[in-house]
Amino acid sequence: MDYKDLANLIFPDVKEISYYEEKYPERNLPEGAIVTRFAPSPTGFVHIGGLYQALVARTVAQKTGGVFFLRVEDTDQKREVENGVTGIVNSLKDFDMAPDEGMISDTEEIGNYGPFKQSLRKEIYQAYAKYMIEQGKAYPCFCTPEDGEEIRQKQESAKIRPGYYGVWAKCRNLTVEEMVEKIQNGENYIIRFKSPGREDRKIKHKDVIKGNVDFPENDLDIVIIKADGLPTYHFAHAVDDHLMRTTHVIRSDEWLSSVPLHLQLFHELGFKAPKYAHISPIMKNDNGGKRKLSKRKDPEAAVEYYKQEGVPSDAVKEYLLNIANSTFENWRRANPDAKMEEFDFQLNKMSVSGALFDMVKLLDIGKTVISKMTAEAVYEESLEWAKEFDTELAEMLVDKEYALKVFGIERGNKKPRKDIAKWSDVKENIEYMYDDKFYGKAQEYPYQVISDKEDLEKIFKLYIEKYYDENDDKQTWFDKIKALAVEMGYAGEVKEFKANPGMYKAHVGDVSTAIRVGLTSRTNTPDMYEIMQVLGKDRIVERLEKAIG
RNA sequence: GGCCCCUUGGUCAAGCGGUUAAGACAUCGCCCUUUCACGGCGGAGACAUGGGUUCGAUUCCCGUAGGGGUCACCA
Repeated sequence: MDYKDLANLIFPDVKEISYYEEKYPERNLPEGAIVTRFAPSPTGFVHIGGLYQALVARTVAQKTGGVFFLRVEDTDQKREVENGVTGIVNSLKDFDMAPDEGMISDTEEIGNYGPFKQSLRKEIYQAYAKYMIEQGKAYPCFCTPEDGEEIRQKQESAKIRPGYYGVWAKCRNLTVEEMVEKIQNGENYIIRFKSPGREDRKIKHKDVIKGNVDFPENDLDIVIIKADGLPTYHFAHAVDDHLMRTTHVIRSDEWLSSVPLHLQLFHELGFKAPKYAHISPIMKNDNGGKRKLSKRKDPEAAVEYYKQEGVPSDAVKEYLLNIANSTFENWRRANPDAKMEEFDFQLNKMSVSGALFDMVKLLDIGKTVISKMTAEAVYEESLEWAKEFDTELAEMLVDKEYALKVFGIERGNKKPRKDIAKWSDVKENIEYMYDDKFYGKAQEYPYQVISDKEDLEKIFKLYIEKYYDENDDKQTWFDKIKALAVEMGYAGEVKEFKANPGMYKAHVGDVSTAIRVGLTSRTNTPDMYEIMQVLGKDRIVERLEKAIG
């Protein structure tokens, strides 16, 4: 009886690892190409931190002519959620970040290095586990979860380091005969890695982001195959990233402390270890303290949130890129119209500490992104958003020709308007351009300086009857408002008024504000001339007459 | 608690032994202006702390404090 017999007893039907080594050869890519991945578990929605990792991974892969793939880590059936994979795939699509390889729907995938769903790779992991057992580098462990609990408690009360290692690793030193006998007696078991590490020795690791980090060696005999036959994260990571020929493992920094284990696993498996880049999490300010953005407490932790709110996906990506490489915003200022893909992203320039999520800044980027869009694009995107999240707005947008005029107001010039940060802002910013919404709302006219009803009536009447002409150009139009102001006893120039406030009731700005409020029931709007162009004479007259009544 | 990482204005951060310590968001003021945004100009605002090393530390070393991560048959 030897390890080989033991291995055959445990995994009689799996293939030799050479089969897989040949099936998934080294990739033929240009020098320096980075192969990396996004490897979430389908436990619900995609976290903003996950999107951040994916964006970084995809960016470096793209930049180097490498590969970005999506692997689903569903080895824990207990945590699995219905439609989890679909949710991930769709979220990536929403941000225009579909992977080069891997899952593209719940059941479909692309690329030659699959399957990309771990639950479908069971026999692959088992082949490698068998190989490890043959080598005497892994062994069956018959300890029950209760045994494990007992060990842990003993260690805790004795105040020594918890875990399955050294003298605590009871099954580690069983003879092959004993193991075989237990198996033949039908005892349950799992497979553990036989760690060659020693806690009193250090290993050096150079992380692409964190830099040099020293750790004690791993000496824990961690589980590699669970009772359900599926691998644990660690083992799946080693096998998959080797077989998928990953060059860079870009993942959340909660994994940093597992690096000694992972390096050891790669080494014992005879694999070349990938480079690691551990990304700091995105944090949130919580009563003065910092904590990770939490799925349960923070709606903005889910990428769905941004879709629902209508934050443009480009704004989210630019914001994230900004956190990732702060030189991005300088680059963006120098290259306002360049595609963000052109930015020279540097993995090793990423911050080693976690950034606080700044919604205000995100929305500021949203404003800029939207301000640069054409009326047509604004129309299309807000309509798409509205169809899903705001049917009232979608109805307003049915008349495309008119909507385009509304969105065209103060758009396309050198200093475009920046009043929309997200699509959910659109409705309130255009409502007054729609008669049914304008009249439908309880009419309130927040007049400012000029609030005397008689004066207002006179201004409106005079304006409609004497001054307003829809064919006027902007200069003439405003000259006429000045003339109106003067006729009514207001200063035609603001400066005149300021110089001699006592001589006038108020100034032309106040007159135009009165007209603005009468026309839109708002004190602040985009350029009134442009608004009036869109409204047209009949509606202007009607609105001002109703404002009087 | 053990191990590991981090600490520049309110926030994101540049800087890597000698700088008037950048920039962006936010904030305040002024200008532009028919409103509000935009834009322009300007202001306020920071190297956690104590020791070293050095001619000289925000930059290097050690300690302290604070923050974060991790110690599962979860990922």
